[in-house]
Amino acid sequence: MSTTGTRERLVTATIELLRTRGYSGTSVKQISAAANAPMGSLYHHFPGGKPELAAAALRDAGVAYGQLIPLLLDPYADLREALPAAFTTAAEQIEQTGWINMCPVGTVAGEIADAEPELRAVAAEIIASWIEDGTAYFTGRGLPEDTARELILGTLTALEGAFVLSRTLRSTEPLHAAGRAMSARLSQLTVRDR
Amino acid sequence: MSTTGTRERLVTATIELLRTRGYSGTSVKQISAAANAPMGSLYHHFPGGKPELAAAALRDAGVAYGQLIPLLLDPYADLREALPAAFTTAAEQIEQTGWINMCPVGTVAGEIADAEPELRAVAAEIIASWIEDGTAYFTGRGLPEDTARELILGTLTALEGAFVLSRTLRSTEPLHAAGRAMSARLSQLTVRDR
DNA sequence: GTCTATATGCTGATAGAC
DNA sequence: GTCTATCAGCATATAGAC
Repeated sequence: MSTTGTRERLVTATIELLRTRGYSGTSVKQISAAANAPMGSLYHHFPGGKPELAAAALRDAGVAYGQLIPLLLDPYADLREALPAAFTTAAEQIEQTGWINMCPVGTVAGEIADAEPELRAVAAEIIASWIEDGTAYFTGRGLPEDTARELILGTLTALEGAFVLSRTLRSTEPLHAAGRAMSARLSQLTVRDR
Repeated sequence: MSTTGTRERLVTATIELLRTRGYSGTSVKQISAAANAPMGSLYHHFPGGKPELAAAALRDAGVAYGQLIPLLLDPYADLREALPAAFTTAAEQIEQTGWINMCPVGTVAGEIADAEPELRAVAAEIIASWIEDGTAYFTGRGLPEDTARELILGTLTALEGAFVLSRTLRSTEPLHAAGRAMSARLSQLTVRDR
């Protein structure tokens, strides 16, 4: 019975706009229009205005995005197979959606790192939780703790970088190359562990 | 005897502002103030306004940044040593400069990929030239063409992604992990070639 | 080429009726 | 909780004297 609430629509619309236009490139009017919510409602639900709304949107998107990691990797018994497959899925996704980023966190983080300290801190929290959860996931799949952390760091780094390059070049080549690189990294790490 | 021209000062100031505030986050007034040039001069030198000036700034910064690759890697006879050393240098740089990105291209590219088609095309040109020049460089250092291209793609991807993560987290850890990952990739690629 | 003054529209945010 | 009307300030861009 859950009719979509105004607050929820505002957050969803903000996520969408942040993914495509970034933080400075998105106006509160655009958000209120996209969410079909008047200005007054926006400032009722988010008295802190644009920064507070953007923080809520980043947190929501960050949680959803973090859950993708186990979702994409679970189907494969061998991680060496799972990693490049995940990058391939990401490449198909971004091409099919017209080269729009799946997640606003990387886009916004790069843009506001020096200009909006509070939002930067929110993005840092989100990324730190990805690292923590990813380390736990890889540990659960049999890797030692420090190997697991090294691997999730490399994977997140390669993924964010490849999104920027693929989006800009309008080519899946960087995402595929990143997937192969992380597969190589994993092989080397696991050989060492034996 | 070259006194700094107005046009040059405008481009330099724009590079600096794009690195820290991004494209949408930078106003032409900020630029004209930082360059000590009045509005009229800005529109005299760049009749196309903000987009034209930003394109010129990205191109200039892109060329300078591309020249860093040979500069950082030449000192090392072994590429396996050179790659992680270059990432370490980047990590020291970004920490010492207060976590400011060295290059505006990645930051701006992520932010405007969907909103500013002309600028996106400029960023794509720059990245494509990095890939081309990087491939030529690695080929010159003895790698086969496709190995060289795979390596520069992975390196640029890891570098851009690691900058975003390190800048946001205020930690050099992602840059160091990325350097180790690319070193592993190179080892695997060169072993295969033998 | 340089500079000031200004036009026009959009920004984030608020007041107050409903 | 919702919505309209409106604010003051800043955005990009231009006109025209020097």
